Amino acid sequence: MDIKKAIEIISNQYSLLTSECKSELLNNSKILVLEKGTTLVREGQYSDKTFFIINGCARAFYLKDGKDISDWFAFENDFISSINSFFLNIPSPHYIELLEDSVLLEISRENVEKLANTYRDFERLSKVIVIKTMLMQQERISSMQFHSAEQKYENVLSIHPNISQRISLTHIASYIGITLETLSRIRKRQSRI
Amino acid sequence: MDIKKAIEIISNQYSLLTSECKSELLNNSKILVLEKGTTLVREGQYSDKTFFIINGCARAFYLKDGKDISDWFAFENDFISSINSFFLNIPSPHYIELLEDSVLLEISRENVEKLANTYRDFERLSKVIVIKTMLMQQERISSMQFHSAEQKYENVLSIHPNISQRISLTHIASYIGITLETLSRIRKRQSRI
DNA sequence: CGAAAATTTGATCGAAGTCAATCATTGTGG
DNA sequence: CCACAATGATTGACTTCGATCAAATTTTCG
Repeated sequence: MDIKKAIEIISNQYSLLTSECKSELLNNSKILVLEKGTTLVREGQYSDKTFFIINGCARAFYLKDGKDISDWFAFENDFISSINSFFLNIPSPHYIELLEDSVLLEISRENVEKLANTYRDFERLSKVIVIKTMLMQQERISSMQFHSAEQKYENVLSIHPNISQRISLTHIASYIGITLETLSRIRKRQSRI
Repeated sequence: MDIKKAIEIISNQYSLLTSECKSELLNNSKILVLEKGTTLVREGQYSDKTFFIINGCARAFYLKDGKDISDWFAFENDFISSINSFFLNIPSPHYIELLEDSVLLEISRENVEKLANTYRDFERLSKVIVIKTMLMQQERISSMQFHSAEQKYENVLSIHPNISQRISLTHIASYIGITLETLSRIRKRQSRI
């Protein structure tokens, strides 16, 4: 199966692992083949899992005054989890759902900790993932400060060039903090040029 | 000096350190006593230092089209650094300056790495700091999505109740992504109630 | 005390939100 | 496999919040 390939990608893309560590990671993770629409995490639920996306995509979202607001998209070779629940062991404010049929690697916090305590390079890997996430959020914060709706849309496009082929405009709009209608008008304006 | 007390606070507030590790941290960090207005990091500069604030406060900001935009405030017992430069070893997009006369603990990346490689609990500490930062940014992102200027101001106040006693309204306004004038009007409205 | 910086106040304008209706696409069950 | 819901996207009319520009006032500090 491509689980080995997935672990190879994690090692290369985030932080190199020894082959012993790679095979231990293999033993401590679970492969999931799930349909589009599956809910991985529900609001209020304790979730001690993190998911690596081998194939497909997922989003995290939360409800604010009943409105669905997307907070995070994850595609092939990305990790996604309810970071609040995973790291603080509190009920998740987020839902996480699959936007396509997907193949995932699931790793529990318990196993992450076990591996991190045993293998220096796994400890390092888990740190690198957190650092990368932090830096992406940093980027996202400044791309939201003092930018017009159009600039924010172009910013997402520069990070995920073909996001609109995979994610509905509704979700993209809430992700960048504008209404669906405004996004639709921006796209119309752009296509005219 | 209160440097020992500072290290005690770090240990208690972030992640517990053994006494051996604490004294090694002491040997590998430097105390700085600096005046208000001092620039710790300049845009474009490589900065491989992180600063723990024993006393005083600092802010990180960047220039967007010549406008000064605050990105981060740090007070007593907070860390501050140019995270891009520190973690990616790239030129800093930020300036960091002191907003008050301050006492700081300065630690270099080199020493952080050395200590993290030697002491498990220091490795853990550095991970905890990054995780906390990531979670704070997460919080900040959602407090910026779909909130009115007034809600954003109240959000900052709920995290830093007396921020307006220490930080100028100009800086607070840019931090939450609104203009100084709007913030002034919000405060007037609130004081009437 | 006086200059510079910070804040307040006012008037005006525009970007984007809201509400509402229509159009397009997708997917499901008969 | 088609029909028709259900969901997603577009378009329009209107409104509002907050930006901008400009000036006055207050505070800070050498």
